[in-house]
Amino acid sequence: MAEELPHRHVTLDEVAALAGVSRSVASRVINNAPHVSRAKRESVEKAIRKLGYVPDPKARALATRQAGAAALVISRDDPEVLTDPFFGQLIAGVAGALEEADLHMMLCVAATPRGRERVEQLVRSRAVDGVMLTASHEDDPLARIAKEGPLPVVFGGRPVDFEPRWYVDIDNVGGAREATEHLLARGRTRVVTICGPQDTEVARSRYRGYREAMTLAGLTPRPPETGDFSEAAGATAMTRLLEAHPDLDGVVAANDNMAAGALRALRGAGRSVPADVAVVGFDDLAVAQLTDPALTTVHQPIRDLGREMARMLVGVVAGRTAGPLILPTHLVKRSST
Amino acid sequence: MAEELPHRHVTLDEVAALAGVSRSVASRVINNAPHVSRAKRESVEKAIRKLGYVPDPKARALATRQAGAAALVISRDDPEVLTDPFFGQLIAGVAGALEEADLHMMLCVAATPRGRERVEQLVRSRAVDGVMLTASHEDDPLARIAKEGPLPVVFGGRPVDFEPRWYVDIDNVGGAREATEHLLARGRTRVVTICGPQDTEVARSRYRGYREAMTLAGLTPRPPETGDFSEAAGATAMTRLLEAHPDLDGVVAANDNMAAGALRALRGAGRSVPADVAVVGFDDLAVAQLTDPALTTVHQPIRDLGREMARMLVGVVAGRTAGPLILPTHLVKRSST
DNA sequence: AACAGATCTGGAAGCCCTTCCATTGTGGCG
DNA sequence: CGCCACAATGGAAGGGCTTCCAGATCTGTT
Repeated sequence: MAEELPHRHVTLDEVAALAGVSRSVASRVINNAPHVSRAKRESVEKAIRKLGYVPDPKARALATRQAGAAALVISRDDPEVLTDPFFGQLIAGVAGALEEADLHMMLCVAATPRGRERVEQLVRSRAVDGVMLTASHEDDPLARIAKEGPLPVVFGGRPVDFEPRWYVDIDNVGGAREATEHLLARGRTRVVTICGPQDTEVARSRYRGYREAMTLAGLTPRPPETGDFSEAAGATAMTRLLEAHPDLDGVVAANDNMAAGALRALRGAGRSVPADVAVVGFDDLAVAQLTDPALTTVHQPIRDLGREMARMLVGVVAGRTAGPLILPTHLVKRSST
Repeated sequence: MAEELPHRHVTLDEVAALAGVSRSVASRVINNAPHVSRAKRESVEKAIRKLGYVPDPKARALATRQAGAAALVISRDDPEVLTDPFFGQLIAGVAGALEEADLHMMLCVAATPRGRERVEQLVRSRAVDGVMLTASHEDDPLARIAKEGPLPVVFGGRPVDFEPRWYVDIDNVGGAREATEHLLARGRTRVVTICGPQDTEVARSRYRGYREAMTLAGLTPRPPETGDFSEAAGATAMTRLLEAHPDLDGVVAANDNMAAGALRALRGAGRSVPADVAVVGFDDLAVAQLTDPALTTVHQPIRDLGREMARMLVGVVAGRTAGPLILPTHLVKRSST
């Protein structure tokens, strides 16, 4: 009953021969196609089991002109980027959804020129049916693929300079707005913000959310400090903000790392959190639970992001139509506010 | 000069036709094979550039019987596993080394029965040239692949119950020994340990390292407490150890998470770290720098692990011989000791 | 100038599938 | 009882590439 010859590669012809049918019939059986009599179907199935046959996806791909795989492209300049737990979760989401669709996942890290070239080759060689692309910078050379090629490309996160046909994003504006409104609801009125790099859409959107909430509440948004999303940058920015606005009583940080830096700077300046100053972060990564006090932050559904990217891609590949998708965030209240 | 028809798929035949040669010659050119005159070689190269030709890896794979890809299989029961930053780094290492060898990477998350089945299919279908497998449990169904199939399988971390032909591992014994010796060198003599689950080789090896160091110093290893590598388990284990050995002055934790939990429990018990009790962790993940006090811990070169796994696999695929490889760890001294 | 030996060259046979199409077999219905 | 529609079947033509092999071309000798 079990497979017998795991070594020699078994072909469909052998299955057909053993089952006493033609290769066409055998093929129809493994593809669950109609026009096969019950008897032959069972006979073929038996032969498949007996020989431990597994179809060769390469040959199948060649014949059907469908690769049976999708690529997840992580395009960053920094090869260390994968250390960010963000990607682990993203990958998990993508993996799950691709599994549902029975597609394989090619993971491409485009951190070097060589890597980028390889991705381009991969895509142009039709080795995958579609691409999920996380491209941060606006001038990412791989973004070109989305315009040029006929291949469906789903973006993870809206690029800063253009609106791709298909993308999934987190509601950064809404999240930041909610975070800010949370501070205001707590009675804080002198709320400042620490932004991310303004050449990323993420940072811009979060800043926009802060501004919207402030304006809506009839308050004047204060000029932001900008950091590169690192803990150190958060501390530096916080220090500067304290100089510029000694009376501040709330901080909206564009991510948890910078929020953690801000906490450190505040402690250094003798301000107590949340009594003197309330701090809210963004991302809800592990770090948010490890700070002291634990960080109130905007949770973003990263895994869902991956899942929806993959699902959207699967849909587009299948010819279904789809538009951009924005996933909701929610505020996680901890001790820093 | 640049590609012109990115849409229609260009085949080698078209290249050959444009260059005025046979397909054989064109093939030799793209494979850098001998027996092609200088003139024709250039002519073909020009045609390739003009048409923007990219060979189809599927067809090539079919003809050469080489997939041009390797699979990284992450086999865990928990779909959340990828959240662990460990895997991000591992993936980064693998990606880099595969890039060097010009192999593509298929990432398989085998967390569900369905996922496992798909991995098995993938492997048996010869869609990849080799597999890198991170299998924790001894009875992992995918470990069978390594024995049965003809496909090279490189393990990441030695499985607990058998010695695979090819694997790369961290020197867990040595690392734990060094950690323990570090405590001893600091004058601690009543050193206890918090182990990981004993059905993992990692946990066993680290415990062995502790025992070796203790014995070597003429001390009697104390009976360990066991946890599941989580922060909470670390705290629980620490509490129990404090009851059993109120006089303890040093703790070797099997990982950083449990060490963090231990710190929390110690603080709760009114012991100060490192004055009363010195604590050392293992892994050197981000959490180690965020605890208070920052954790002295054993750094493991995860990225190197990934890189060496991929390199070993590439070597084996190329027919080179290779044996197990154990990567050295080193102690990172911070404030907890 | 002729010939061995090497270097090129292109035809054709695969690699393993899917799918179109023509052929044969079957049942229902007038 | 004969005819039509439709299901079932297998042959053959791909899909895009590599590679073997036989024949063509060229090199350098004597």
